[in-house]
Amino acid sequence: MKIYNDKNKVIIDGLKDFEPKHIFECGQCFRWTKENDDSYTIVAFGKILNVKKEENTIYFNNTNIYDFENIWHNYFDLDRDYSRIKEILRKKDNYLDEAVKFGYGIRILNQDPWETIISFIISANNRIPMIKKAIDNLSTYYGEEIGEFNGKKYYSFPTIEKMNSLSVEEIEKASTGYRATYIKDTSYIVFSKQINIYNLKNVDTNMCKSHLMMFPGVGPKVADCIMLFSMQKYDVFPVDVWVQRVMKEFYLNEDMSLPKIRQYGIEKFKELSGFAQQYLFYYARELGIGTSSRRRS
DNA sequence: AGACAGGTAGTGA
DNA sequence: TCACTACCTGTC
Repeated sequence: MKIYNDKNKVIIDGLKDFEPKHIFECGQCFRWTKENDDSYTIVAFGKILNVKKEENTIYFNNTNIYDFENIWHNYFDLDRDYSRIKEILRKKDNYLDEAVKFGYGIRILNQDPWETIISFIISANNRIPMIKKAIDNLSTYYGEEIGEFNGKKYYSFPTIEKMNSLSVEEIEKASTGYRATYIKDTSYIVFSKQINIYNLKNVDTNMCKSHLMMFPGVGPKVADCIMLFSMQKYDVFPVDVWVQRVMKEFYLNEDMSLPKIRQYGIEKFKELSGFAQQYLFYYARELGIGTSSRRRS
């Protein structure tokens, strides 16, 4: 693997297990735009980054080596050996083998806990385009303008202080629907430090989860997602409708309850549960597993 | 028009 | 524990 520091960009040759489409379209992140050249523009930690893959080369555009090392290296989880994880999972059974081969370039991002908590509260009983829209609206209305890329202005995610200062009506304006009150009340709990969300990653998974579920709008599934995508908890197995479908298709009988499926996943995949879930989710959703109509490829 | 979507909270057994 | 239901919003 070779890193080149170019003007306003960082280029990496030979970075394995890295496919922008897989990373951004596997349901873990909502703040990305797919550009006409198939690159992805994302906003995280108050910065705009454009990622493009060509052959064996990844272009990290609109950034510099300083931000790359301080922000994006960790954001993309570059210190983790995904080849080894994939190898272990593929040996489990033929289904995992297929799913891992399909989503070969998935990496689990290390996102900001605050933004992840609010984003996944919005995700409950909601569709991805709507979730993206609501988060984008919140940022445009109540975040800070952080720059322009490809002729489009970008805004940072609203701070804890800002979100706490908003009325329910103002939050509703961003198309958050009935989740606006959840967001309002959660923001206050975070703002008043009744729960320190930046310390939660340091307690064990069960404790972490029970704390997260004190937030209104955060149930078992949303808590699992928050832990997996922003708190480096990988012994979780978030079960949404797609994971439910794929698990029933591959492993289980029809009448197994959500908590049982979650438990089954954790027992089967152990400390790699979160990774397994991502490969299975991406596979199920892209292929429309368990539904009558197959989705676009 | 009515169902449905990447769940949660509230209620009642 | 478990079953059941309402729920913003936008699209099919």
